[in-house]
Amino acid sequence: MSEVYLKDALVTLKESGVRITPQRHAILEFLISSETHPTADEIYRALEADFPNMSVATVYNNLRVFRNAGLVKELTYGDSSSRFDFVTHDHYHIICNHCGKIVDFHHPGLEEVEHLASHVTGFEVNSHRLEVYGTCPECATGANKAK
Amino acid sequence: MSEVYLKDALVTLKESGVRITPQRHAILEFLISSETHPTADEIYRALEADFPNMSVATVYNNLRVFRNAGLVKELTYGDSSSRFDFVTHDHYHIICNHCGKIVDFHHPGLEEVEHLASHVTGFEVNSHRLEVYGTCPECATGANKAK
DNA sequence: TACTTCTTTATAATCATTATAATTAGTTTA
DNA sequence: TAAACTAATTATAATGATTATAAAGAAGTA
Repeated sequence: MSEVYLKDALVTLKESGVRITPQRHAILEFLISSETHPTADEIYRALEADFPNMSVATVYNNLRVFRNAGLVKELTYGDSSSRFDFVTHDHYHIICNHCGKIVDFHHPGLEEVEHLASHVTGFEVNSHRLEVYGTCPECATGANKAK
Repeated sequence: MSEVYLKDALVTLKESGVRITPQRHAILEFLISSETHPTADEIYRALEADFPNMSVATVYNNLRVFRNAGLVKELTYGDSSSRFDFVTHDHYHIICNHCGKIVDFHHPGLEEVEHLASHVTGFEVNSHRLEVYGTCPECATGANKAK
């Protein structure tokens, strides 16, 4: 399952003339297998056992390469650092206000909203971003403390 | 019209025990009258004629005060600095990928999406965020250069 | 008026991200 | 396979937004 994603991603990269380095392979693999929408620093620390000499700049550089190739989405919230999400099929995120957990949920794309926005504003629309906020079940039952 | 917003905002602040200083008054007034969803630095520079001694920290501090009071929303995108939006009635934003312009558009709230998300994930939902991206008419006709 | 508390100011610190320059390593082609 | 070309990595410094700190100032109150 996730091996298919990885293989496809590598093909996509190769087709756009991007070299497959061990670091890129590892970052992609980590992103795909990760359920946690990691920050650049989390990726860096997760891989430092395998790549003791890897630079943080490499992580940032490659996340940008992946983003430009459409493989990865950057998620920015009010807090300090961006999170990165491997793009698979259309899904949205729901985020816990207390513990920050991000969970995927599936929902059909909001084309009608895009159409209305385009009609009202005269923009040519090409994408949108939607996130839902709330309290996750664990925080709701008091298992975690509030932030 | 906008005076009503300002007056209401001042009442809200006073009720939550926040002192109305000249700086706070000016920042709020600027936010309400502004059509541009300014950054903290833009607010700072816009007011430095009237408040030559005001510190950037004051702008940040008060934006946080306003945010905590529910008067202001912080908008974070991939780029460097947050933008701040005075909260009026429900509206969403459409953002130009080329020149960064942010335009409001009205659309009924996406309660059904919130319900679905809540049902699927078990979260208690309390809000969401939606933005549409595209190219504004000016950029589409080539009046501006691409980023 | 004096007191208490909140706010502002000025400045330094923090921290994520990006730029730079030198070195290293993929990839291509002979 | 090896040389050559070019892109990628590394280490480090720089940038820039935001936050923390401490001292000075102002608002509200007794």
